[in-house]
Amino acid sequence: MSKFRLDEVDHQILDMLIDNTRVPFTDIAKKLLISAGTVHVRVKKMEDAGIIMGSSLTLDYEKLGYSFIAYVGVFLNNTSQTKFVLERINEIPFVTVAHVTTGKFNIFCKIRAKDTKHAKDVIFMIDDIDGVYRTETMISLEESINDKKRLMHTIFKNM
Amino acid sequence: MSKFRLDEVDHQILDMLIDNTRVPFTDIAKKLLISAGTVHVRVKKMEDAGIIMGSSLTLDYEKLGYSFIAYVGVFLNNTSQTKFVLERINEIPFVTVAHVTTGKFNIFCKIRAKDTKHAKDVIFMIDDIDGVYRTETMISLEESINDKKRLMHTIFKNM
DNA sequence: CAAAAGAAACACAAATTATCCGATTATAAA
DNA sequence: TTTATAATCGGATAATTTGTGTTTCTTTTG
Repeated sequence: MSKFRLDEVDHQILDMLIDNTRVPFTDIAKKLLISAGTVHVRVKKMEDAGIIMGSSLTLDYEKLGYSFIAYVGVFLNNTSQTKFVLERINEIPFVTVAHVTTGKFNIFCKIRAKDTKHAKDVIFMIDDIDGVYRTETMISLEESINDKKRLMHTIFKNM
Repeated sequence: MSKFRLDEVDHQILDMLIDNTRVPFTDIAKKLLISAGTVHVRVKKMEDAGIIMGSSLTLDYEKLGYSFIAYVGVFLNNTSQTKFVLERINEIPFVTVAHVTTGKFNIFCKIRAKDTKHAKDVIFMIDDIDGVYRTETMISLEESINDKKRLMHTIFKNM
């Protein structure tokens, strides 16, 4: 909404928190040579501005038994069914990401499953949704880059 | 590595922390009717086991000026170039995710850019990498499901 | 340019929270 | 049952966050 410009200090605070949300404000303060109170105020400001939307854990899904990742492109019979199909897709817990896209597919999603058999079940669930014409699956052999957050916002300054 | 079985309490702790990593252990303890010390040792145990890999902020990239998301499929001249190309791709800050995939593309990645012009620049950067034959872009019109973490691990129990 | 107003940072205090540890209870093995 | 092992508790202590008044810096305005 309102123009909210982050300065160098804000960026560095974000960097440290993106790396580990539980790093004490006192540590951030020490590193940036400011007071812990200032860190507190700035973080609060970024939260209020909606720039920091929340925080979450990074879990090892392999260890949790989910080592299978695939991307599934969805073709619809008709674009008007997009909303309905998305709602059904959202009910499938193993679909972790979904986009409405231009190009080849109407909807494009990412699934995370235990194994190929489980993935097949999930894909069939998507296929079975009313309005889905067919799907096309791409299996991930390796998740090489995961979620490059730090670089994303840092470079913001230059580019 | 070692068999590590999460029980109901672990799951509920994870649920609360996935939702907000800064929720006090004392709050978790109160809600689950256990002591704060127990929460502490259980979280530590999950960290040591590598199930909790870390924590990160969720930022509003729209507010930060990055409202453009696209998926880019990459065709290579030769599969043997995969590693090299991935390294080059990793150097582009706006590529936030990359997978080696089966099917149509050799590499599949997600980019986040400021606008179409900026996205074009990023895609051209990928195109210009040695060994990249051509790319195919899918533009996201809407990020409908973002990163459904809670459901993922909760359902683990049943399915 | 100087004065005044507004915003940001600081230092410190108070409140909250994490962490540690011995005692106790629960669970599993012999 | 007895013993060994692991988990939990509860409270003491250390660390951290959060609020407050004051000071410093910036910006605006006359």
